[in-house]
Amino acid sequence: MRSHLCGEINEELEGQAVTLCGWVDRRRDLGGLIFIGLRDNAGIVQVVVEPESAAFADAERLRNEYCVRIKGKVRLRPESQWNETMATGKIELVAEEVELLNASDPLPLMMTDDDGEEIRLRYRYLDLRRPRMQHNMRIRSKLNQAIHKHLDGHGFSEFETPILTKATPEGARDYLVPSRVQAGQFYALPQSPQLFKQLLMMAGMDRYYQIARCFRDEDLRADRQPEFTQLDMEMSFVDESGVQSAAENLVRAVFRDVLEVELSQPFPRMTWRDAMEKFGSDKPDLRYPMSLHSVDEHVRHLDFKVFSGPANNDEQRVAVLRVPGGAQFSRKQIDEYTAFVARYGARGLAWIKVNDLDAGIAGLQSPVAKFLDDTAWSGIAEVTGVQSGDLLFFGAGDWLMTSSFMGHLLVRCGENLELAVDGWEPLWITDFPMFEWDEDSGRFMAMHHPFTAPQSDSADELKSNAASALSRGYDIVLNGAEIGGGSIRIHKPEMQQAVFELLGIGKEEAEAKFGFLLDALKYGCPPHGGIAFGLDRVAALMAGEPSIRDVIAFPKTTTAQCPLTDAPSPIADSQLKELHIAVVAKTESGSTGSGA
RNA sequence: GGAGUGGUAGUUCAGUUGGUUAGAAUAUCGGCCUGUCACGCCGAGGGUCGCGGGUUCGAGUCCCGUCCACUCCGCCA
Repeated sequence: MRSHLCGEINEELEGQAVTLCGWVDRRRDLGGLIFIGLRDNAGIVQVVVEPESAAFADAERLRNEYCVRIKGKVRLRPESQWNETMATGKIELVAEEVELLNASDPLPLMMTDDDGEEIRLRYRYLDLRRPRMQHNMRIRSKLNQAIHKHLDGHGFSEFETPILTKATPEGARDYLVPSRVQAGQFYALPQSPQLFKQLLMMAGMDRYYQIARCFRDEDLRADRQPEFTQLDMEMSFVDESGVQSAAENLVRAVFRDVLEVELSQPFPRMTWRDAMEKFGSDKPDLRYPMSLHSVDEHVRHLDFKVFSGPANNDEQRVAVLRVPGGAQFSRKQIDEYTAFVARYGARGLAWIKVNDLDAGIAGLQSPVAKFLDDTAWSGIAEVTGVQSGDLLFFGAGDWLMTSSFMGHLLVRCGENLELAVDGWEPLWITDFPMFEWDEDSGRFMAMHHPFTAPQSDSADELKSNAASALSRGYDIVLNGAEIGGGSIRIHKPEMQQAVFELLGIGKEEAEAKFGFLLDALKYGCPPHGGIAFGLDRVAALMAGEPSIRDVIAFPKTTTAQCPLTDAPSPIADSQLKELHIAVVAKTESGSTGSGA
């Protein structure tokens, strides 16, 4: 029925009859003519209805956002009408027939970037009509297509895995689904297809991928939704380099197809330890030409305990960030940075303004300058490469916490001073610690997940150095965002058993929760590994959006609600009864609270 | 669980030290304009000031609670 999209109408079609369907973007009557801006997902075309036209009576009834079909002839607009600000191009459609397909109430939002988040989600189907959202959703579609095209061409097969599956003790909170048939029992929605893809390797499926929806019942962020989409991949008979090169090739192909961007080859690699040391982050944003500097050896001898204490402690550090041009910061700005790092546990932030580098300590402006001596300062100045007009921020204390808050500070300063260079900076982070010690529960937690292989050769070796053991995991980072992570998996039952033990998962519990996996490992499981990408984040980066909400058609709010459908919502008592569920608490609005 | 910012016409916002009838822009409706495109001009209608309580002669404004939106910490193997 529809022969053209608005965006397809061009000068080559001059004189031809076409049919367009779309929405009335605006209507203006002037000079006895009716002008209609007709919009579809591909663009806007100006339609002219002349007074003697048979379409005139119908056109007079049109209002904004009415859905119409218009038949007419393409005409080049008179050159005298061309100007810089034309929104609809140099082509117009002279209407011969206007068919009103559906009327529209006045819109409840402005349909601009100024609309608030809540109203946009409440009327998401209107928000999505906007060119920006049309663009974002189509980027996402192209991304999916590029992935299928590349992986299908490289020996990968797509397999589906269950959505109704088994609750796991580790990891995020599960979304649970009650079983009607098995009273009092629950399925969990998958946090990721992790175990199923490993089982597929054991099943000889060799190269697997899936664009999989995953569910985690944790608090939301701009880059975290309760349901999100992973590109999940797994390969047999590979090591780290096998997975990484497959993943890199995919990312390069996808950026080429979708954005016509050529990424570096190979992607640079950095160990987790180096990333934390130099950038204070496990996802460094290499677009910022800044890094952290360790000055422990230069401040070790000082009387100033704030510096000398951490400098002489192996588990602590003194880290410096050089802010180019930062000497201009006002006291108020510095206070804001101090408050900013306090969010990450920093108890203070020392600073030095370098007004005149050549003047030595006399050229410094700082509350801590009086604690420095010439040896310390010349060492600091050399390591940081500081120039007159710069500012140095000092963080001191626990190695991980200090690195981390200084890393956040680096990004914040880089953002505020707009120091980021244009472009795409992919990066692999490798050699993660195997475990993190958790003070609250007094036990190790898996840094990646419990199925990640250690670099240790044997279970005994791992047990003997668990606190310092490194894993065979890797993350892929793009412009400071973690877009994917994976690992070589454990493929031997005794190693898997050892990791469970170190994580405090007893034999019995391991058997109950993961017995099927331990069983499967016994039957000649091939070495295997893989990676999973957060596709929402990739799409958001590609679309230039700061929040993944803007690349998800129907996202949820920070309280995990959907303003459009009003989910979640209470259910009928009869339905609860059928599911063998009694709700303990109800909120004022009647929606179900906790308890089952 | 915690911190911050915000909630006032359909929408986006302004609203001073608490003080008469709560404003603007835009959208809507009506009128004008002989090629408009962020058109322009004139006019009209449109408000439980998120909700509940308190202080006060008087609350959009101050206090307490609560809900919602967003950002962040915790959390997210």
